[in-house]
Formats: sequence, structure tokens, C-alpha cells
Amino acid sequence: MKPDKQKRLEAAGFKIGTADDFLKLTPAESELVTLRLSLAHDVRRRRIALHFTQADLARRLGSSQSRIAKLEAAEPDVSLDFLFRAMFATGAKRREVGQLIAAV
Amino acid sequence: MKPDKQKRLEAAGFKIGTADDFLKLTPAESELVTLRLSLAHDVRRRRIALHFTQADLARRLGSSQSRIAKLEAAEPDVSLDFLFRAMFATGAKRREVGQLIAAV
DNA sequence: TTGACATATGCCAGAATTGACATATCACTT
DNA sequence: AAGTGATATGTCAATTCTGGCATATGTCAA
Repeated sequence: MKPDKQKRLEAAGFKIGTADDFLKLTPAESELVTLRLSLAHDVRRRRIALHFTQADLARRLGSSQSRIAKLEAAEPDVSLDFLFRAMFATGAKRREVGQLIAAV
Repeated sequence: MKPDKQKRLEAAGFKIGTADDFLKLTPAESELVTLRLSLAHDVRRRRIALHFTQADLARRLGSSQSRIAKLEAAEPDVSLDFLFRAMFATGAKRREVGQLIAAV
């Protein structure tokens, strides 16, 4: 969220916290949520950098366009297995994946 | 495998390669296999460092001792989701997990 | 506007993963 | 050898995830 938007919302009486705060997640759960979001976002970033459509990436994974859409939206029925397979299908190496995960 | 054992096997006519070579994995599949093995091994390492039994870790995860045994053996019916949940259940932070994954 | 292409959403039957349990095997002490 | 605690292996019903499909919505150019 952009800082100015957050300010406006707070001025309007909304309390802004992180999703983790809101959902009262344990640290372990919180790490997992963040991990999933990071991967989902990066798959999309990498796919677009390759000029792939969701259907292209799906084909390469033996999957379907709809599953890629759900993956990139980080929907809860998408597994980490699928997220990692998608990362590697975009050519990511463990080194890059590790750096993504380690990043704050 | 220890170098001397490998030498003895090769002297006996065995060709030694990596599991990846043997299984003719694509690069993406290979990355995934390595990732799973790294995580499985590190969960065990971290569990032992905490003086946890497999049953202890299972309890903390809401799982069972047998599943932890299979996890640490990197059996194929163990998901990445479960491996990551176990890592975080041992107190690992994303930074540490990322470093593990990035390491060659 | 229409058409063409990309992405999102909803659904479901089949496949994969899970917790739970039983039991086997191992390591160690007495 | 027998006992004890830890780990390994096997099985299975229930849950979760998946591919595939239909269809909706978005985007943009002609």
C-alpha cells in the first residue's frame, strides 16, 4: 500500500496493519504466508520478463492457464510445490530462488 | 558417498553418477530434487540441534512421528509445503531458509 | 462497436498428500 | 537377554491439490 493511501485511510478511521496482524498468525505461519506471496509475485514477474502468457507457462508445466492465474493470485489452494515448479519452469536457479526467499 | 568407496565401486565396474544423471532429469526437475533433499536434511539437522525427537517435532506441527521420519527421508509423498512448515516449526526464518536454498 | 487475445473465476472428478495407527528395526543400558 | 526410547516402514480413509473445462472480465487495436 502506498504511504499516502494509508494516511488517508487512517485519517478516515481505519486501522492499518499487516495481514499477519489481522489474522493473528504464528511466526511460522507468517513466514509461510510471506514465502507464498513472494513466490507468486516473482513467478508473474519472471513470466512477463520472458514474454510468456499464462497459457505459455501452463503448457511448459503441463498445467492450465487457470491454474497459473490462481498461482499468481496466491490463492490458498495453490501448493508450494506448484509455486516452486513454476519458478524453475521460468528458468530460475536455486541461487535466485534462495535470494528471493531470504530477502526482507 | 565417501571418495574411497566410490573408487572401490568404480574398480568393480560400477559407473557412479549423480541421481540426476541417472534419472535423466530436466534442469527444473533437478533443482526441485536438490531443493527437497536440502530441506529434508536441514530439518533433521535443526531438529537434532534443538534436542527434539521426531515425535516432538510432529506434535509441534500437528502431525505424527511417522510423517517426520518420511519427511527426513525425503520420501516422494512428502510435499514441499510440509518440508517448509517443518523448517519454520524448528524456528527457521526466511533468511536462513533462503541461504540454505541458495547454497550450492 | 466488434473481434482477438489475455487473464480471472467457478466448478469438479481424479490424483496426490495427510494424520493416524500398527508394527518393525535400531541403539543403548542394565 | 530383556527393556526402553527413538526411528523406520507399511497401510489407509479423509483431506487437499490438480488439470481441464466453461465462462466471465479485461485490454486494446481496427
